[in-house]
Amino acid sequence: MDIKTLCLGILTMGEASGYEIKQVFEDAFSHFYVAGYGSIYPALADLTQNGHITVSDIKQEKRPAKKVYCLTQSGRDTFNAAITETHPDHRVRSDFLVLMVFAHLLSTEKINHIFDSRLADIERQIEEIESCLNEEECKYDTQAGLLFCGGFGLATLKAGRDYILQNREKFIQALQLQKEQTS
Amino acid sequence: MDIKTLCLGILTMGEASGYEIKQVFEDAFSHFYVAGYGSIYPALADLTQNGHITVSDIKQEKRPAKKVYCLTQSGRDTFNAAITETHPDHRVRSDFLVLMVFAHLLSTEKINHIFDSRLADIERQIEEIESCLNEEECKYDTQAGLLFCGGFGLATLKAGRDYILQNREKFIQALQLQKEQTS
DNA sequence: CGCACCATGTAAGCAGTTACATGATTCG
DNA sequence: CGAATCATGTAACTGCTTACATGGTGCG
Repeated sequence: MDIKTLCLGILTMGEASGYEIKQVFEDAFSHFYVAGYGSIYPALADLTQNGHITVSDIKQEKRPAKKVYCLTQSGRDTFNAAITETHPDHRVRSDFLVLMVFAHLLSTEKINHIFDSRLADIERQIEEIESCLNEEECKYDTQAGLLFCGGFGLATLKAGRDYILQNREKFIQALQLQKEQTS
Repeated sequence: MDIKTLCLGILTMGEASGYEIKQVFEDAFSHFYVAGYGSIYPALADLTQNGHITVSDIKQEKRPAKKVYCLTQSGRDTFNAAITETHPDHRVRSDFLVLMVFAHLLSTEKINHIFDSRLADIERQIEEIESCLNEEECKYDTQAGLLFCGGFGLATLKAGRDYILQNREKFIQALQLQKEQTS
């Protein structure tokens, strides 16, 4: 699913500016979809051109003006078609695991640093999700879908964290054994 | 980490053809890195041009000829530099979770179909990893790194599967409640 | 006044996908 | 002889990242 479709989806939850859409990616979607301004703004421009959304310039007090986007019927139809056709893929792309495959080429210090770094990232993501689920101001926290996704994220992140915690020492010892046998 | 670097990494485990490298991606790396011929062959051509690997045409009996690639010192150095500099990212990109966010726009049948489809994919991946870990012919199965990655994959995949199994009914009921409240 | 946050965009470039194109060999 | 597997590639395209560029507003 591409970012244009995702923008349509976010706009089904209510009108929003590009900046606000970015925040949804950063908060609610952060653990399963990444998007920056460089993809969002062009996507919104394109969707506007194609009549899937409309824009209105909104002047704000105490803040710079913003462009608020609103879904049209065409956009709603397009999004509904997209989600009924999309295969439920779930892809992982992990430099962390790549590094683990080639860990025998790294020093023990480096490996420990990688583990610590990964664990810190996981904890950050867990906190992100938990704060999003607890936040009262979060206008989406009553939506079953986001609760489900948050729970899924927590379950898999914690499983990964626990696996690392339970296996890192064993792994480092196995690597040292491997090195001794080679030499 | 890009595919060129990954190809260098795979070649540190021994010389191989493009076709064989693809098999490594499909077997050992399948749950954390995806690569097709369309990226592998150009990558190998590029690495050859830059002197990171060398090629030799090998004529085989009972099979078509192949091009076997072999790491040079320059390639080895480049790979070692790459893995000491790479941050251990672990990215998820999940159309499945996107569909769950917008599940209230889908029929119950469709949602059940999505769950079944995702569960089937997870089981397939679990079997893939388990067969790879048990396979006696697998020349990598003594490597601690691949064992660690296999275990990590199994732990997270099973956590995701169990979460789905434990929450799908509850989730579908919550969606129906949400629909009734809206109407 | 400087920093942080709000806010919007463009342009170059890269990495990877998809589709296309070809052909050898084996086995039933 | 057809299907499966082994084997290698190209070319067009897409989708996204990165870097750049700009400016308003609020607060300490």
